[in-house]
Amino acid sequence: MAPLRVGWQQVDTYGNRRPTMADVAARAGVSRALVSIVFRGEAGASSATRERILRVADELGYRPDSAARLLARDHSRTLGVLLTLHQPFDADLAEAVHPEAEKRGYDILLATNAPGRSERKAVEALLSHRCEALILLGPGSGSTYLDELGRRTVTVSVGRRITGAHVDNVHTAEAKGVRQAMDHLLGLGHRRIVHVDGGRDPGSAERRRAYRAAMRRHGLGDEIRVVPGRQTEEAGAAAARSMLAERRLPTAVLASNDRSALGLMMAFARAGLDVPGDVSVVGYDDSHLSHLMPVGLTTVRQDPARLAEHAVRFAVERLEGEGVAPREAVLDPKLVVRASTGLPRDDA
Amino acid sequence: MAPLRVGWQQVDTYGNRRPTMADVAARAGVSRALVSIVFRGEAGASSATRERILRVADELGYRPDSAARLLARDHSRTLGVLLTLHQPFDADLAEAVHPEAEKRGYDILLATNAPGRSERKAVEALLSHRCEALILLGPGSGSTYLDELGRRTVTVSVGRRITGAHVDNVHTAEAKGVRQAMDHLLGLGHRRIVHVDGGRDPGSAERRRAYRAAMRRHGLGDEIRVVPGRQTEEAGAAAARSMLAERRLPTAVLASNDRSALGLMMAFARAGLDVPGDVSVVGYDDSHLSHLMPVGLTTVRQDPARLAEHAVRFAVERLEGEGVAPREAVLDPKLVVRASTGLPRDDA
DNA sequence: CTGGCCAACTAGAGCGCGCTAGTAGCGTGC
DNA sequence: GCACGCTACTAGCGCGCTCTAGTTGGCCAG
Repeated sequence: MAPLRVGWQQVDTYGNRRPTMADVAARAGVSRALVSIVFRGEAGASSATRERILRVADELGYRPDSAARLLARDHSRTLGVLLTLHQPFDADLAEAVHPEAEKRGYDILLATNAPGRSERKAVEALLSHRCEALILLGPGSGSTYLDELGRRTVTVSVGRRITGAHVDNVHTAEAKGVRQAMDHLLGLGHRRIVHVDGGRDPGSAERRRAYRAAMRRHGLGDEIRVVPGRQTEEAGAAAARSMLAERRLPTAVLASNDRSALGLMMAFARAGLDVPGDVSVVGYDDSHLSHLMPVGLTTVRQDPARLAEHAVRFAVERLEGEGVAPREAVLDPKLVVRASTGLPRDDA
Repeated sequence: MAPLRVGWQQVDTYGNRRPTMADVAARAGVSRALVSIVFRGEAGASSATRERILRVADELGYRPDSAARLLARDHSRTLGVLLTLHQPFDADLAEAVHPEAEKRGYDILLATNAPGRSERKAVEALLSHRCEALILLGPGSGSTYLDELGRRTVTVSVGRRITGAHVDNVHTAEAKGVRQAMDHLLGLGHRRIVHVDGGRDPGSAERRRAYRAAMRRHGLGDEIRVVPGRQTEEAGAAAARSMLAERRLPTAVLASNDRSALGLMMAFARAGLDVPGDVSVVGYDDSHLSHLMPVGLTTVRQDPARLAEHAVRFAVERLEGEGVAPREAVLDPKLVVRASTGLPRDDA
C-alpha cells in the first residue's frame, strides 16, 4: 500500500491548502502544462483560454510557488544581492538594481552582512536559494575567496575593485574623483590637507592612494597625513577629535565618504570650529544628506543608478552569453562643489 | 521511450553539476535518507557515519538546496521580513531580527518596498518563497489588506500599530514617549511647541495624537500647531524652512523622528539659528546619529533589539502553538535628554 | 532457541512546478 | 486525395529534497 503523507503543507490560518497549478487546471478544464504556459507568458495558448485560466487562477487566489519554480527551472533567473543594511549608499544601489533586473526578467534575492553575520554566510544563503549570479555591494571578503566564488558562480563586485579574482568589477574611477577634489582644494590654496581614511571599507584603498599621489604630484609629499578611520559618522567624528586633540588642525580634510565627512563636520561644529572658515571638508558619494547639511557638503558624486545598471548587465550577459569573461566598468565621478570648501584660514 | 532532459541545471562556470544529496550518499556508501537525517541534525545515524557523511559532503562541496528543501518540507521554517531600505531604524530592526530567528531555528528572507515597488509586490514575493510568517517593519498598507493577509498568514506589524486587523502588533508606547518629551519641554517653560508631523509614516499618527493631547492637557489647545511632513531629513528641512518663511518660529519643535529632527536642525543652522538657544528640538528613535550631532539630540529611545525579539517570538509562537490569537506588545520608550533642548528664548 | 526490542539504516512517494516530446485538429496547396 | 505545416493542447518525467513506513542485524531475556 502506498504510504500516506500526513502533514499537509502550506496551509493558511483556516487550514486551507494553498492552491496549485493542478487546482487551476482542473477548475479551468485544461492540463497543468497549459496553465504553466500561461503563467510563464509563453506562446501556445489561445487568448480565450489564456483569459479563462487567469480568471480561474484569480478566483482561487493562486500564486506561483517560487520554491517549486526554482527547483524545476533550468535557470533560476534570480540574482542574489549582498548588501550592508547600514550603508545608505548600498540602499541606493540595491534600490537601483531592482528595476534593472526586472527589466531583464530576473528576480532579486537580498542578503545582508552585519556585525555577527559573516559575508560568507550571506553568500551561502543566496547560493542555496539557487541564485545564478551574485551582485556584491562593497564586498569585504578577500580576493582569494572571491576568486573561488567567481569561478563557481557569476559574480559582480560593485564599489570595490577586486584585482586578480574571476569577478566582474563595477566602480567609479576613485582616483579621478579624488584628483578632482584635490585639485579643487589645492586650487583654493590649501596645502595642509589631511585624508581621513576609510580603513577596509569599499573604495578606501583607492581613495587613499589617489590622495597620496595628488599630494606628491604637487610637491607636498611631506604634508601627507592619513588619519585612520572607517566609512561611518562615528569614525569621522573620532578622527576630528583626534586631530583637535593633537592640535594639528589641517586647513582641509578629504574624507573617505560622506558619512565620515558628516561625522567630521559634526565634531568640528561641536568644537566651535567653522566649516569652511577654519577648515574645509570634502566628502565622497553625494548622499542625499550632502545638500541638506547646514553647510552644503562639497563631495564627489557616484551615480548609483548607473553602477547598478552596469552590474546587472554584466551579470546577465555573462549568464546568457557563453563563456564571456569577467569585465570591468569604471564610471566617471563628478565633483560637486558646495559650501563646505573655501579658502584656507589666514594663519596657515 | 523516456523523454530525455537536455538542459542540465545549476552548473558552475566549469560546467560541473552542483553536488546533491545523492552524490554525497553514493560517495559515502549510504542512502540519501541518511544524508538527509544528518543534515537535518536528527537522531538516527551513528556518530561514525555522521562524521563520514559530513566529511564526504565537505569534500564534494555539497550545500543543501534551499529551494528543494522549501518544497519538500511540511514547514518552511522561514520568516519573511519586509523593510524600507532607506529607513535606518528598519535596518536596526532587521539586523536584530536575524539572530533572534536563528536562535529559534528559523531562516529569514528579506524583501523591500521602495518608490516604484509596492509593498504588496514585496509581500507576494515573500509568500511565493513559502515564508510561513511575515514580519512587516512599519507597513504602509491599509488595515483591510493587512487583515486579509493576516488571515492567510501569520503576520506581525512592527513599529506601526494596526487596529482591527488579524495581525500581531509590536511597537513602543508612542503616547508615553511623546508625553515624556512634552513634559520635558513644558517643564523647561516652553509653550509654543510645534509638532512636525510624519505624515503616513509608521508611528506618526500616534505621535501626532499624543502631542495634541499633551498640549490640551496643559491648557495649550490654542497653541497646537502641526506642520505636515514625513520621516525624512528632507521633510524636516522643508518644515523648518516653511516655519521660517512664515516668521512664526516656535520655541520648541517636536519632530516625528530623528531623521526629521536632523533635517530641522540642519535647516535651522543654515538660517543662522541656534539650537537650543533660539529653538529647542526633540526627535524620536535615538538613532546612532543623535549623539553625534553638533548639538546632541534630545530624543525618545526605542529599543530595536527588544522590538525584534517580540516580533519573532510572536510569529514563532503563533506558528507553533495551535490557534494562538494575535497579540500586542507595547514596549516602554525612554526620553534621552541631550543638548538640543533648553530654556525658551527670552522674546517668547 | 525463540521472541522482542532497539538502534541504524533504506525505499520510495511526493512537494509544485518546467520542459520535452508528442498528439489532435484544421486549413492549404497541388 | 494526400502530404504538409501550423496552432492549441497534453502526458509525464524530473528538479533535490523531506518524511513515513518500513527492513536489518545485534543483543538480551526467558
